[in-house]
Amino acid sequence: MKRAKKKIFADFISQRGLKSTKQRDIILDSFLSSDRHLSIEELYLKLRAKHQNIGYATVYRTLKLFAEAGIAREMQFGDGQTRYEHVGEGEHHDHLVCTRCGSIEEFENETIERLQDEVANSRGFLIERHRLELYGLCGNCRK
Amino acid sequence: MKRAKKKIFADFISQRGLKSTKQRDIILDSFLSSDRHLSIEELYLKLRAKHQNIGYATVYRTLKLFAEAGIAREMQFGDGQTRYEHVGEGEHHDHLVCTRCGSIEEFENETIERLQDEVANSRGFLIERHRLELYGLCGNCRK
DNA sequence: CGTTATTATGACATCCACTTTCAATTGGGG
DNA sequence: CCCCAATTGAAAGTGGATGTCATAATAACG
Repeated sequence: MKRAKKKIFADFISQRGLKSTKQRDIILDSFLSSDRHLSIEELYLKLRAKHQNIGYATVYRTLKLFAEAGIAREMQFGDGQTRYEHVGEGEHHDHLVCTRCGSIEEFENETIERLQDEVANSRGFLIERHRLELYGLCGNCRK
Repeated sequence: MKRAKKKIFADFISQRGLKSTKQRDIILDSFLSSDRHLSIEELYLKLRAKHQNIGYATVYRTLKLFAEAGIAREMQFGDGQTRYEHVGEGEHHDHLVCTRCGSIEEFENETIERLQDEVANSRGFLIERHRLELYGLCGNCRK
């Protein structure tokens, strides 16, 4: 899985005539072994702990590259920060966002997806993508 | 409808010991007679056309007040601007956002809402609110 | 292996959409 | 009317994202 994504990114890099660098390797490693839904800042700080020589701008640009390469996706959860989540093959999921502790869980529901298509069709609307987020209290925070 | 919301806002104002001002009346009028989903900037520019003496900060603060009073709701559609939509009594709806022309349509679907509750329940999650947005091409832009 | 043409990096500057500050103004209870 | 708290608008401040640019590093080529 991590290996597959590294391969995808390596191919992307060479196809575009870009260069493979220490920083990109380090950032990719860190991203892949991280909790999902990291913000630029969070990943930057995490990296900073081990590698004092990586700049914020590089993390920012590299995450954009991951998104272009198709191994990450930009997300907004309304906390003012852009977050990047891992993307699997054609996989899609929605989110449960805890308004107290900020944790983010994922879920999938075929039926909801199908109903969305029905709504769109009945309006002559063509869906490219969607977002569904449920905000509230997670199991832990309810106790 | 407009009358009802003016009443709600007037009550809110007096309950909180705030003051009724020319600016607030003008902004509320303009907001209520506007297309839904306006950004601060859009409303500000619209107002500016008739009233040179209304500042951006006042529009900003007044829209926040509308949200607190329960007659408006802040929304983010990923275009970098916060938008305010009208809120009816306990009403809820989701959105179809056109990625070409930016138009925003609304829809409601009881079944989807119910399925969301089921998903949340099965995880021990307590939903406070949710957002569901379908992005794609509207009927007009598909032609 | 050196050379060289690019691409990448990182510190810093800039942008942008708010958000706050503050002195001047205004509403409205007494 | 008066006075004080609330309001306003211009301007300054914020925070995250994005752009700039001189320096460093990569990789293709002799």
